[in-house]
Amino acid sequence: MGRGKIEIKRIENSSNRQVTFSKRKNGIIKKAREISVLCDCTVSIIIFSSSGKHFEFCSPSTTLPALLEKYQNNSGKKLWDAKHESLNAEIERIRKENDNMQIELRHLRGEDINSLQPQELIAIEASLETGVDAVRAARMRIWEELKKRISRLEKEHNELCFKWHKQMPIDATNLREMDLGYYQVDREFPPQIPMAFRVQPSHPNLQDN
Amino acid sequence: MGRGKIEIKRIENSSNRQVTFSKRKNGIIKKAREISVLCDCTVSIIIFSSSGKHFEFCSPSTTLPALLEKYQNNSGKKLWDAKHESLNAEIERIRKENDNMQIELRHLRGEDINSLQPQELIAIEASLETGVDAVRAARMRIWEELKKRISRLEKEHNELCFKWHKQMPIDATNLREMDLGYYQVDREFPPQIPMAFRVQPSHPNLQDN
DNA sequence: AACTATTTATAAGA
DNA sequence: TTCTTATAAATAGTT
Repeated sequence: MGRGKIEIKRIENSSNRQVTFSKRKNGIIKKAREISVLCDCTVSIIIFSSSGKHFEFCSPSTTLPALLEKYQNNSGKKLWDAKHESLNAEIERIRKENDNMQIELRHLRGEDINSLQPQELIAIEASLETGVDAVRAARMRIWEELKKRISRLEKEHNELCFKWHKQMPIDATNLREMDLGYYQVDREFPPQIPMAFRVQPSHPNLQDN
Repeated sequence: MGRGKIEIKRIENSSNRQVTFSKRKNGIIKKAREISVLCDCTVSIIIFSSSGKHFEFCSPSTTLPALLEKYQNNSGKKLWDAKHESLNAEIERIRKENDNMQIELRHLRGEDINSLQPQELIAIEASLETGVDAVRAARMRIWEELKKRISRLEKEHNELCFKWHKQMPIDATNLREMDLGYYQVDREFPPQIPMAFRVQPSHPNLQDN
């Protein structure tokens, strides 16, 4: 329709194509609006121009998601279920991982172990012992570090006392009695920590040698 | 266009409406096909008739899911992400749970503990000790059970030997030498298990008393 | 489902 | 892009 008949094939002239696109797009959307009113039906149109711009029409009686949902149910075709399924699979996978870790954690806490085979118990015990060793070693390192700090501070303190007050240096034993006041100098290791180390039972290798 | 001009409002006559729907639907789809060829663009149309039947057109250069995906990305509108968001949130939640357990497991294995505070190390050590105690107790129970089985079978064996072969009963010490052959009678505790118990070092409370 | 009088869409030009 | 206009195409009402 127009001044001349045209063949239905790609319009090679770019600006002609652009003009025709604009006109016909408007025409289609007008038709869509008309049919939806005249015939009480629901229409959705999405158009992407060759330059990537999108245009759409959707009957005012619905929304695109609702219409697509209905389409999917009605046609049995999958619009986005593929994605949906991959997400579900991912959830499934992580949940399984989760459950396994949950079980492992329980076992390491000594829970739910009555149905285990001796081999499994042995493996768990070995893992626990490795863990205990590592944790004790870590605590030992912290303790040693703390001792070094204390002795360094003792030394500094004594030097200061001697220089400024012409007093005799106090010895380490006396210094340790000053616990609270002393540790307030350096809050990185709050007062309760050294106490906890001392009262912890059944760790002979943590006793101050 | 036609014999008379019509007003764009719902056609009340049902069969007229039906006919008009059919004609105009074909018209729109023809136009869609034409514009997609002429202008090298992508078009998707979904129409639901008032009776609920669906009709569709999609440019042959694409598929409906692909086009919708592109539309969603391009427009920023959500077609089905609402559904996906809840799944994504679930994944996020489980992953977090997962990470926490992963960290806890590492700590219980003595890994990644160098940055922990002494209080945390103490808590981990306590948990490990509880675990070790429980696992050892469980192994002890199994071992006791095994001993009971052995002595019951010893007794039965001796009785049978005495009854059927008029031989003297063999004693428990000899029986234990028969390890492999003996344990094959009952596969619940395969042969290597009692051996493992015996060679396991540094567990004095598991020695056979 | 055809027909056809008319309306509508639109190609080309400005 | 928009307007114009000749003409092609769509379609309302009819058969």
